[in-house]
Amino acid sequence: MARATVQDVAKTAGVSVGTVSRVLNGSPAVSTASREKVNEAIRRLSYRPLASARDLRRDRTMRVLALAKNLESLVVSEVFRGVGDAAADSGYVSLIAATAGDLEREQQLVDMLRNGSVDGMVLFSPTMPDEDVDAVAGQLSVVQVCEIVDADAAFGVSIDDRQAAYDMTRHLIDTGGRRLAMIAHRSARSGRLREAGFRQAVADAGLPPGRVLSGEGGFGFHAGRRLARELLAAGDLPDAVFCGTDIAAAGCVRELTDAGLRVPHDIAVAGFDDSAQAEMCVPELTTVRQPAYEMGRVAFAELLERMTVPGAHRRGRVFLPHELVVRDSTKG
Amino acid sequence: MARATVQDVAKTAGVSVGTVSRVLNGSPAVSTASREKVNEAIRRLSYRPLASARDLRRDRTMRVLALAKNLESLVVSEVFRGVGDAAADSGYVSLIAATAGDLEREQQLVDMLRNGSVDGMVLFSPTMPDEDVDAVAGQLSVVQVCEIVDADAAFGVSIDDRQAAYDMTRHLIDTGGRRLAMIAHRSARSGRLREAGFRQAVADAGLPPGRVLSGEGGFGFHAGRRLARELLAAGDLPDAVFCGTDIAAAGCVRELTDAGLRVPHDIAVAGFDDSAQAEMCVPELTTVRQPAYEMGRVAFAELLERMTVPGAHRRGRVFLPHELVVRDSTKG
DNA sequence: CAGAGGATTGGAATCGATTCCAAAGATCTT
DNA sequence: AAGATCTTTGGAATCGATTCCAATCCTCTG
Repeated sequence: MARATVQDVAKTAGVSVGTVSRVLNGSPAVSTASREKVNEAIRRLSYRPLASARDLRRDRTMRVLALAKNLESLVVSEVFRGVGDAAADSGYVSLIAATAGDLEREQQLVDMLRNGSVDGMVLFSPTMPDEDVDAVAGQLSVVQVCEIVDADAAFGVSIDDRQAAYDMTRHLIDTGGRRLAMIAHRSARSGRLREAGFRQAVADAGLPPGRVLSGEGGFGFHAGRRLARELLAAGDLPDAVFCGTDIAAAGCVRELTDAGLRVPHDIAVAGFDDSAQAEMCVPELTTVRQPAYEMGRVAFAELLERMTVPGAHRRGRVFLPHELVVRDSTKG
Repeated sequence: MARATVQDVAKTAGVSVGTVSRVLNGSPAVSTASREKVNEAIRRLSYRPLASARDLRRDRTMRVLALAKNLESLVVSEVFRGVGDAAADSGYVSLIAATAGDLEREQQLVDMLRNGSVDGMVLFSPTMPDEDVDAVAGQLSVVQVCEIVDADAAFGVSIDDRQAAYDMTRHLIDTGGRRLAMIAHRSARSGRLREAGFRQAVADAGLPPGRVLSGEGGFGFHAGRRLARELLAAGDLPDAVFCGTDIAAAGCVRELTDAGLRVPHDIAVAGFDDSAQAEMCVPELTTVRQPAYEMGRVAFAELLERMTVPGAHRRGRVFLPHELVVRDSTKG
């Protein structure tokens, strides 16, 4: 029993293929009688229009692809949930793919946009060089989110990482921090921006520039621990540490606690992202919340515009507001 | 500048469309001269074969879809990483979609299999009723993973959750546990199996049946805390608690610790899944590791067989070996 | 050097759904 | 009741890549 086609449905229903197609697409130019016959035939044959044939004729797929290196982070999955919901509201399906930081895999997925497998793409953390992002975004419907490349043609949605880090550093200073340090992730764009915000805030407060430790290759719990250990080993302990992510902050807190220090009494620690881990840490982490879900929704809205109004390629970026979440790891 | 077609390439290269297509598909029946002319034309026009046209003609897409409720869990993302890698090895692209437990969304995504948007599907935790899974799996290329529905036609890859829970419970008993309790998640299939394994192990050891608390609606950190609080409130404290997931175990440990109990000295706690949180917890969690990546690879291998050998619809399920990871939250 | 056999090529048919155009049918007007 | 208008319908053309068949071009063999 091969797949039924529009021809089969037409024959079964005793009408022409044109009429079947009109029923499928909700055209009003069909009599009630025909519509019912067609629907009955569709049911009997359990017919589904073949996607590739439809896409070919219509020249669009109603699918978008969201790309990230990996998916286990709460920010990524919330952003993509936002994209997915917004897409669904507009009749699109949003698919997700993880590149694992593999350039070749990423190229292959971007090719899905070039070859019309999907109509648009949301780019979370591209591995390819900036100029490639620019080239792709110049021709195709692409919107960046969170980890945004500086590209002329590209458009992106994110928080102001620099300002958010500035604000958090300011909070550390306002609550008594004088010797600040940062555990940064320079390998990520957002990490570099957060570092810049940290440095600026320290400088603006007239404090001596704090030590900045950067995790090379990985920035997880263990990196946080290792860098905290370095901090301890270096002596001249800071009284506040700003970590580029909550996971690293959790590692940092753990290492400091194991060394007998009390957080925040002896040393304050702040994270970033308001991950699930922020609440699971002891003490619970002060952190910066990104409106991840909303960012996803906004990203899709922009993407939709690019997909449907091909001329309207807005450039630049949109910043959504971040929020300081003060918990127990810093002095309230 | 509209998209170039195979016709344009043929014209530019001064050959026929047949030859262009042969070059595109690596057919040996092309002279070196023609091949070079075609490749040159492809480069000049930056031509990409349109996916929908190709898919229509070939009657397959070389794409598979992996479905789960949500993606932030390490198990899901590792499974899907395995699927993705195995797919790439066979020239397939694997896409991911999250249903958020929304039945309508899930139906829409399953429709992508029915309408030929993808060639196969990996189902992690279906929301639809078992008989629907059965119906879909009976006709289409579907493989289940981890959260496996009992369906005649369906095929699935998982660990033996029941046995794994049995083994972990046995470990709790072997290390001195006599009054056992479980924090379970009955809303998930795997949760029910783990509960059954727990009960069996307790019974086999001749111990009194332990108290089992089940989290309704959500089974995260907070649910773990709440259920641990219930345990405390009930008095007659157990000396070992088996939690259905690491996240719940982390919540449980936190609540017990806050109540002044020492883990594992006063009460042992075990988790399940070997999530990232298992190592971040204080004390680090004893847990069960699932070979998630490998499960993804095996799932794709099975899927490939279903996609390419349509007759060979293997039923039943494959169990992959689990592993007890003993850390500090139980008495070594 | 004729002819067999192989290598290469061109081009039409095909996949299945949509859409446009012309025609047929229905309804209304006067 | 004829003509005008509106509704509904059938069917061919179309989207772009692949593939099969027949035709052409080589290269050897004897």
